[in-house]
Amino acid sequence: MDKRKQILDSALKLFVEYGFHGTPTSLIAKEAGVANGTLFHYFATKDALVIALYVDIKSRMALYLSEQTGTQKTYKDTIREQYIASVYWALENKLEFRFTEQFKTSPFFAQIAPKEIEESLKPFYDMLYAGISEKIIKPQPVDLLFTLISSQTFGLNQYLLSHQFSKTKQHQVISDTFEMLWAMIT
Amino acid sequence: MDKRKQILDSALKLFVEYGFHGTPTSLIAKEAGVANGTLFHYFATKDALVIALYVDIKSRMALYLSEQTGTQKTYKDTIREQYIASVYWALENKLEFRFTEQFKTSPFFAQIAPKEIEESLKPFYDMLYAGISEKIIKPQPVDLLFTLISSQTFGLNQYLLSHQFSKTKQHQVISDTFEMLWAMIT
DNA sequence: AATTTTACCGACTGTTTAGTCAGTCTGTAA
DNA sequence: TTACAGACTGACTAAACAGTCGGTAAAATT
Repeated sequence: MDKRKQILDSALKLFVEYGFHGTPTSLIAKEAGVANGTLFHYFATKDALVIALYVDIKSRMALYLSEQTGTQKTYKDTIREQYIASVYWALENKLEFRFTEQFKTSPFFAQIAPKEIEESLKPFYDMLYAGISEKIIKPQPVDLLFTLISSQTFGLNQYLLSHQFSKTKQHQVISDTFEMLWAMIT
Repeated sequence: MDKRKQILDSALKLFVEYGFHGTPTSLIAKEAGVANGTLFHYFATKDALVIALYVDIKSRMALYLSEQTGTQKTYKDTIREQYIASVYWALENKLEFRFTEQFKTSPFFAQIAPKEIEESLKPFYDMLYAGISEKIIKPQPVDLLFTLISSQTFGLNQYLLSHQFSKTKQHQVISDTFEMLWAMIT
């Protein structure tokens, strides 16, 4: 019954299927079961809708990650937990993953304030700093380390999404690749 | 004077700046210094232009990589050479890199025959197979290994493109990350 | 030299699209 | 019971767009 949400849901589905500009606002409204004007009641422009959708997805992802993250015994366990959580998020939210993938490489991404991005990355960076000072992690710039780690999870997500594995096999791949990642950064 | 090429060049530049659908064909023609109709003389539809551009870039990249690749002494040297060549290609062809990045995550990509993709990957896969049988590379599925390697170069490209490093520093980062990659896959 | 094919032009069009607007309906609070 | 606000509608419009077409001129083929 929440029309705003229905609009976002339909937009997500259609954007992934047809791309941002391949999807007319009229189709989004129709699919969401609302009038054309309603869409513009909630979102000033189509661009604003695209950006709102990205922000919404990012915050839901952040929530998921914070929920999944307990306090682990060792440093390695903490990193592993983060790694696994972010991979599972993508597996459980395929459309959302595909959308962010598309969004990040699009010109829209330039409209997201770099400050906000930095902000959301800080906890991660801090964790890496800690690992470096404890001489667990290789002494490389944290933003480089972060790029390498996130591009690895990114690639793994693409791999898992394009194959159909059993839960067991899937988990196997995830832990194998984590060990490989660990070998890379330590 | 080659109008087809001029159209492709302008399309590349504009697509990266405004996105596929954010760029009208009229603007591409104008920027290329040709008439509107000429664009449709060379490319039946706008979609055909997008795809032709992707194919063109891919073949130029393949050419570059084959030119850069000599026969190296050791297996590790061969892999390193490939790694370095593909990173430099992106650095020397930023627009092209950005475009393929955008293309691959777009719904257009579905129109590229999977058979052709497989074809172009085969030499790489064979090289990895060889590494596994010689017990140099970890015994993991080659498509997984390939995904991990290419997502790493991908991430590194993004990193290098978003920082301005001196040639020396740049090379430093590239060889450091190669060693990290090597640690991951062996 | 005659004929056909190809490269190229740019004005034009039918359609699609983002966004508007005048107004209805529902809840709520004075 | 009236007054107001905000959600919601869908017909509408102005602009933008992909693609067409009738035509010219040069190149290639006969």
